[in-house]
Amino acid sequence: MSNRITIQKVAEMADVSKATVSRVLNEYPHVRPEVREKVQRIIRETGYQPNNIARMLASDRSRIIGLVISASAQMVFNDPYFPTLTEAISKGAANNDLIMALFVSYTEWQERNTLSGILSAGLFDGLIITSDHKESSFIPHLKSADIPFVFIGRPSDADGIHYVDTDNRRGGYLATEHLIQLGFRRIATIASDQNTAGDDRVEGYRQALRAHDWPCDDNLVAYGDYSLDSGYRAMRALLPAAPEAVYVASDTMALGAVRALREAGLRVPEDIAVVGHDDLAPAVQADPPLTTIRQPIGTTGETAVEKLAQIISSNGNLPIQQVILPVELVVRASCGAKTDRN
Amino acid sequence: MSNRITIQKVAEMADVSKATVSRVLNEYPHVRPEVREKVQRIIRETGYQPNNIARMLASDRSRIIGLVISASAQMVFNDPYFPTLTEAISKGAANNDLIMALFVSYTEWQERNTLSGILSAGLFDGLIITSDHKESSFIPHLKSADIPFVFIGRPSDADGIHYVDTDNRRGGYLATEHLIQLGFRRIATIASDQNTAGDDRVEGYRQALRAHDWPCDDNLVAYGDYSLDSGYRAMRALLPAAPEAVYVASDTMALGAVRALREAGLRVPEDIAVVGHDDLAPAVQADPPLTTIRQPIGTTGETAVEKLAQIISSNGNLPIQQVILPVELVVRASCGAKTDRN
DNA sequence: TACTGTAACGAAAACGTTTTCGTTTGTCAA
DNA sequence: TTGACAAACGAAAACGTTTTCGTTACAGTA
Repeated sequence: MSNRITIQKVAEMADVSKATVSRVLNEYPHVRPEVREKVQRIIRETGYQPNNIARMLASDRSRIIGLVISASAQMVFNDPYFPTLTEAISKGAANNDLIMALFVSYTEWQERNTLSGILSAGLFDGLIITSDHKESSFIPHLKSADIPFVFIGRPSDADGIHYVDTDNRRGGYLATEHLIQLGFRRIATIASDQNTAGDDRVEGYRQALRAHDWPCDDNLVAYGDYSLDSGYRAMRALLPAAPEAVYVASDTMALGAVRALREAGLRVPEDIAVVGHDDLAPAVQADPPLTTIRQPIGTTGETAVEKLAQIISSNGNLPIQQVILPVELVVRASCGAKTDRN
Repeated sequence: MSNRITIQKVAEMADVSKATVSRVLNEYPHVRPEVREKVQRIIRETGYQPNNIARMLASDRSRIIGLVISASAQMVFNDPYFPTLTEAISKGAANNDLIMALFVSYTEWQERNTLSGILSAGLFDGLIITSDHKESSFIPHLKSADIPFVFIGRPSDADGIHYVDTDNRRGGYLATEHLIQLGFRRIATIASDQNTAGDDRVEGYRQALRAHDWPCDDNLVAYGDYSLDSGYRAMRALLPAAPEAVYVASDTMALGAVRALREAGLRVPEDIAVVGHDDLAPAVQADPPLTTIRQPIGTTGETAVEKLAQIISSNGNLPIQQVILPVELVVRASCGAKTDRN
């Protein structure tokens, strides 16, 4: 490492000062074209690479962002949602010339520790926070740390907070309305009250029912935690209510629900229709392929990175960014839309 | 940022020099207990947090490692393998007090660019490299960059390279031998020649056949690229050869194979037995649940981090570490072991 | 007593940039 | 010709640590 070439040597070789080399490096003005080219030539010839850490120290910018994922599930990455999102954010970071560091935590205690570690490190230019639960008690913590951050998914108290979310309420509405249009009456839902996404989806479900002046039967609402097992259990709990159709607030839970139905001797969609939410790979590959609400996970991640990049470069005086991305209904076999039922 | 407290201020307040504060911070000896405690008290009271970047510059250590994932698939994270691995490495990094930065690339061109970007950044203490293809033309590149790195999965030319792998050959052997013991004769395989893992697995398959003095019928070998679709296509290509059983070198491909079989009107395991490889979540959730070879992905990731940490702290004079982790056969329904066939 | 060795510090260098603040040079208008 | 102004640089400060090196004080030994 010691024989690594520094800006000082480049400066000497080019017969200029370090400041000038720095100006060339950062494409600043006030450098004569000839000098600029000469410096660039020396840089090329010597293969000089600026020391990033020294740069960070001097400029007080690291170009590193942190992605904080916290979920209650044992294995966060079992559900393809977070991996897909992570991949998109990684891609977005690369596009914005940022480096992405990943932090995964499982318990609330761990989450708190991770976060305070990140904050005290003082290493990151900004954070992207994804949480599968509403409890975001560390938001004041974040704010006082004076570090730019954007949430993915609306936190329960979103006042003055940058976030990128998808239109979950409309998703729930579209799914339910679609089932209504197919002629089903007893429409159940498997929801989740873990995060605002879950709240919004079930709210959309209720909204659709209300639009038709139908009552919301509490016996037709069950809750899960986004895991396959919880979907399975919730569906079993719903069976006594004899629903004709069910809107499940996540594909993974929907797969669990389908299994429960099959075990109960019910065919999908002949005996009961199922609509999921997310449109992840397993939804397409499922048997039957899942009718579902597609949310643009990739766009969500990329948008979050771009917003964060803007916030960072604007030195924090950017108006609060709250983006809600559209969702769409994807009709496949599990709702029976293409069977004789309609 | 400007009113942030520095080591200088702490030193003044404690009536010592910066050097002494640094010694306390890093738990070095040669500091009197009273002085040590006084400094620690001031640190507590002021809430002083050392500036990490300044630390990195002075100590030439960043405690940041890079995880480089490159795969040919469009969406690397569609297959749960990489997410699971990523999660484990992230956890391992946290345990070793390291920060993990994630880089995902899809094309070979992108991979090359990403890597040279990483190397020239000079920011990372070490790298963990995962590649789903054999072509590791950048190994010399890595070596000349003089940065510690460990591969996950044995590269095709592994001489003098640290890596952590699972016992793929034994996996192929165990799966095939199990099918043989169940009484099957025409045993096919869906392999992959994309990486050494694929080579090893099919080699294990051949080894099992040879152990029984059976010939290796080329008509019973098809190749895929680890994607579900490729498994589907490979299975269709195998159908004319009328296999009684098939060992598929990845669970994801196995799910594709099962679909192809079902479409052809064949029942699993009654008409044809299937054994997969990986033991990822979808294998358990599949219908029928997949008999498969379990490879310890979590341990793989954690071991890789630990090895890397050792290499870093040993300043590179650690003997070459080449770890091969054991695999095991997990018997479920898809091989028919629990049916009337045995 | 004189010498040796080590614990316990402080001063200053080192890490490699960016940024600030001069100074010089040249151009243009008054 | 003079003054104002900007372009084009260089010198040095600044960023906040770690590390090296030197000095002092004191214990132990001959």
